[in-house]
Amino acid sequence: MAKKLLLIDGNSIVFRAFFAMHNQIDRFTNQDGLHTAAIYGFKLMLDHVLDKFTPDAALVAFDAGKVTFRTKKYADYKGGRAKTPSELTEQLPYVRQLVADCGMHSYELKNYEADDIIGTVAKMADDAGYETLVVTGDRDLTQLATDHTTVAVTKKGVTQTEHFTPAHMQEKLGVTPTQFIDVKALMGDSSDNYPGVTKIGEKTALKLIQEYGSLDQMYEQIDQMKASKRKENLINEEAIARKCQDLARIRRDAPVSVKLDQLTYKGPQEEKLVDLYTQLNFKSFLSKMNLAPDEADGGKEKDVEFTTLTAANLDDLKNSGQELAFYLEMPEANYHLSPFAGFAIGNGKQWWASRDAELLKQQPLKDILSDPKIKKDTFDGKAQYVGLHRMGVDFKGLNFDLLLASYLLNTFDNSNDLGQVAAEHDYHAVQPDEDVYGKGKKRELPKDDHVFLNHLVQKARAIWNLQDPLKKQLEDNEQLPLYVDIERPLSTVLAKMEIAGVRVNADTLKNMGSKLKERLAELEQQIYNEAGEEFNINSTKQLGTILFEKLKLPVIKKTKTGYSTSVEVLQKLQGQSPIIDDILNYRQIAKIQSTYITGLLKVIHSSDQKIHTRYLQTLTQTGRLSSVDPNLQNIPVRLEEGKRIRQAFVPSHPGWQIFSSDYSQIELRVLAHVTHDHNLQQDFIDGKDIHASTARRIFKLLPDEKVTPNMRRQAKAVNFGIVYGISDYGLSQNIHVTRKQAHAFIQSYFKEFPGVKKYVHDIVEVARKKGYVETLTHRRRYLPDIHSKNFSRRSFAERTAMNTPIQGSAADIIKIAMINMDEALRTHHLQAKMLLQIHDELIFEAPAEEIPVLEKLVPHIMDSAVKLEVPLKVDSKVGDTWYDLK
DNA sequence: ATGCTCACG
DNA sequence: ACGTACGTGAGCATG
Repeated sequence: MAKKLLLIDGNSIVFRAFFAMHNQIDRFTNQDGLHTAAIYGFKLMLDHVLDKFTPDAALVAFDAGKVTFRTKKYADYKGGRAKTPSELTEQLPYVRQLVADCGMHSYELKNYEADDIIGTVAKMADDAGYETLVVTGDRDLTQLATDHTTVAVTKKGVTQTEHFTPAHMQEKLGVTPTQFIDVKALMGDSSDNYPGVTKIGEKTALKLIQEYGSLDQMYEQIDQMKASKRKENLINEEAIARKCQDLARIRRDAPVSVKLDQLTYKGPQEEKLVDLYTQLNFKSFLSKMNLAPDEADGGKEKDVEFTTLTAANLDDLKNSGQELAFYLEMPEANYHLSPFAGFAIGNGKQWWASRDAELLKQQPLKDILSDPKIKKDTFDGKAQYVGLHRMGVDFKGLNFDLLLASYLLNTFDNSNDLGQVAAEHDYHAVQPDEDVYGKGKKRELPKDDHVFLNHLVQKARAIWNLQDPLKKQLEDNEQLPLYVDIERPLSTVLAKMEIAGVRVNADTLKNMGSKLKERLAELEQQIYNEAGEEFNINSTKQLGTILFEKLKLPVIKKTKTGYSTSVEVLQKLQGQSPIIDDILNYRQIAKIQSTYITGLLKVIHSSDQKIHTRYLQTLTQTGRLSSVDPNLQNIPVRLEEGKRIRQAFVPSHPGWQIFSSDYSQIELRVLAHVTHDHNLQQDFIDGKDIHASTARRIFKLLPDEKVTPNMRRQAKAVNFGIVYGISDYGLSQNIHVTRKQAHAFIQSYFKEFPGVKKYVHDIVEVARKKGYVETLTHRRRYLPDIHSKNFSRRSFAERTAMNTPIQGSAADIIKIAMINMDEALRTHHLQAKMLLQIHDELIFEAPAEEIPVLEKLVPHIMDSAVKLEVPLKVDSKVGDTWYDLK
């Protein structure tokens, strides 16, 4: 196999690391006030690339100084650059030290830049038959890509890179690596202070080089170019282009003195690294070294002491204390059905584990788990509750839930894998399941008892050890009440809803299915007739070919892989060919058939004729729930044909009914609350039709003028837009008006609702300053992209800053209502069961005689969940099936 | 695994 | 100029 060489553009990566972590600059200083963020980022990159690439040889190239052959030749080169901040320069010596301690060579060469060293060594490596990876933060280096040299350019942060091969460049830019030099010649590089030809940016430069093949060939044929301002510029500024070409070309023949065989990668020198990390105060890297599974040990977890439980020694647990970490392993994601693989339990001093989950049904284990006075610490308490319930054990005394706590601290830490979550908190003694069990087809629990049980004990220990630091962080964030009073009790409420399940009549679905099957067959034939051939209608690719090539219909929109055939596009084509209506119909019915008929039939449990969904409590970035296996939060309702699916959702006992209550306009009411906007609040206090009164205000209607349905529709879209974090473009797309008109609507809205305008401005400021936004209950969402240089990412973060407190606070409110509702059903001794939550709606089943009670109780619980500056409104419906609610 | 499409709030 | 409405999950085709 070819030898692998790693070449790192040292200065450019350090720069990237420094600026990538710039918003956290104060978090990274050592005892002496030395800034360390760039060193830290550099090391992150190093670990990442060493893990992925595993080189045989490595070299980190650095710039030697300010003076190079380029600056000598062209005085302005890199002129006007801001001075490198001292916070960065002070870190450079440590980076070099780090490189050395990691067992890698570094090199610099007087008069040359790091680029030229890399270009030259990469050429040597190509000639010697190496596979080379260049890592850089500078896109200019993509000109070095060859069949054996790949150039990885950092994209976001320092560990995410884009790999440029000649093929990738051809696909993305349409030029070869060598041609890219000429592209740079035309477009220039403002950061290096060479501007290129006037009025030519990347797009035009690419086009010209694609067309002519090279800079030289373009100038040879320039007379034939049709007259234009651009042609004039090209002719007048040929000297500039030639100069830029010279500057942009990385040298491949620099007088480097190193030989490839001197670059062998030796691997890290642990002792030296420990010293350096100590000096730099890199606790996480240190703890990784001390705790992490030893690579030399085949990646096995460190052994911990534990006792294997059997029926004979169960009594050991009798005096195990008032607080225990407990973890029941269910290897399949769907814990309603997963087998039980084993469990671990312990109190910080002693640990026990077993493969035999049957032991959980026996004393004293059963008593410990169902004793509310003995605190239990675990991971994903909801899953544990459901699993134990399946064994007839009532899980009580939930104290610390590692998964929930981690999610509240940072919504990105939502992995369902304990090892990964622990690693997010710098705890590395437990491996991710993937590393222990394998993945995909090869996934299998370890046959070796010790390996498996040791892993479970490590999980329980991680839970135990992370409790204090995580609770401390929750407290620091003012999130302890959110955890203790909302999310933790909610997990149990959700577990009970999942266990209750919802009865679905399979025969009803099957009957619908056979009717739909006939209609699909008819439509299919009709479409084949109209197309003149048979094809797979479900394939967007084949459908695109038929519509836009064979039938020559106009192309409305393209996706990155071909023609778009979305509803939006098809609707614009309606009337141009009868095939369009048939396709729309086909799509609608096919969706119902596959997702809702066959899809739901597959997940009805044969034991009780019910569907038991799972709510994901730690997934969404806003605090909403989501629902999987199946998703019961997107059962059709908007169109009659789909809505009929709801006829199959029925009560589980004769004489019972389905009952539902939903919040009316909860997000706009939350908006009125958080913005304190007087007009918006007044409209809600007066009980107005909010979209109509918004229309009245933004269209400046006189008291005797009527709101037309179209005005109301547009005002409704504006209201939605405000909640989503408005942009004129988005609004214009939604209501099919020009961007200008949309802009005018927004201006008019802000004038009428100045409180909202102020909020929109202020919340983005808050996000910029703190790095996160919060809901009513201090639920947090971090928005690192708020500082992004990329317009699109930054804009997205800004819209998110506006939307998250609204959507998230609405989620908070219904969660509080659910906890209170669960309690109220108990205290009122009702048989009614809460079954589903659909973001602003709660669905129950209940005996008919309890319906009058629910009609009072549920709205009361829901509208009094929190006290806002505007009233909350709740509407209720009841019926014999979910479809029949009235 | 990824993209497209479409179901919901 | 950039390129978007916010939050989700599932089925299907395709590489």
